[in-house]
Amino acid sequence: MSKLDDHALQYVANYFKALAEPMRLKVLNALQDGEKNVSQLTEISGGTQANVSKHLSLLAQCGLVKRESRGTNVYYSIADPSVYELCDLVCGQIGNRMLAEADIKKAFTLSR
Amino acid sequence: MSKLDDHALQYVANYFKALAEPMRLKVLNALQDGEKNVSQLTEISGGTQANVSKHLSLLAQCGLVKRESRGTNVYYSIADPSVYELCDLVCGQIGNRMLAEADIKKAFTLSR
DNA sequence: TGACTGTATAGCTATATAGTAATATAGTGA
DNA sequence: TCACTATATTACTATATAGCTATACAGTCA
Repeated sequence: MSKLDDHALQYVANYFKALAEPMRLKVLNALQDGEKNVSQLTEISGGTQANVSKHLSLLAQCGLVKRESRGTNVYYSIADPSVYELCDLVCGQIGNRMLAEADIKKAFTLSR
Repeated sequence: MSKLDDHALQYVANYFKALAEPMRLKVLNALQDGEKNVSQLTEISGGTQANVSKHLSLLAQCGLVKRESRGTNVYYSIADPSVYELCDLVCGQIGNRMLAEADIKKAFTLSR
């Protein structure tokens, strides 16, 4: 991550931006155990069809998911599984932070 | 990254959102080789002092950087180095994608 | 104390985008 | 062809936020 020019920074930022939305994370999460079509993802995510479709096209545009239409259905799947590494890393960091905060809270409670 | 509730998803999304901004990536990049104060980061990033300060406080709030004031200066440093793992992962994926696109482009060029 | 420096914040504008409802498009089968 | 289903898109509203300028605040030194 050294000497990145502005263009590259923008690119990386866009990638993170794609992951910076709960609904999209939910969709990616749902795709962990294999491809799903839009209707399935709509039901799983609890969103509207239009909204899910929009998020999917954004994810596809960012190269995070693959699109394959079969009949009237369109099946989406994870394009690069390493996206889950990212999420796991973040979840790990957040987990640690929450533990740390819990410790602080505990220490604070004990100290009075 | 399985069975994350909505609250956790929002948390993860917020984390990614902190990284979804070129200026913040630039700041994090600048902090790779050690702590820097606001003035230094302002100069390195090429932004205004107010803007850099705002980004820094957001990064601190997300737990990505640590804040330490010394005299009239405030020094920021990376709170969790694993953020660079994230960036490297993303850069790797983007690199691969760019290579793939280049290949496609080349194949396309050759085929006509 | 007052002048100065470094940092943070408030108020503002412009832009991006999440979500919705309505509509368009594409594929299938009668 | 028409009716039907699945998906995408359009037009819109509401919200969030990046960046700016001006200002406030805090620490240091005379």
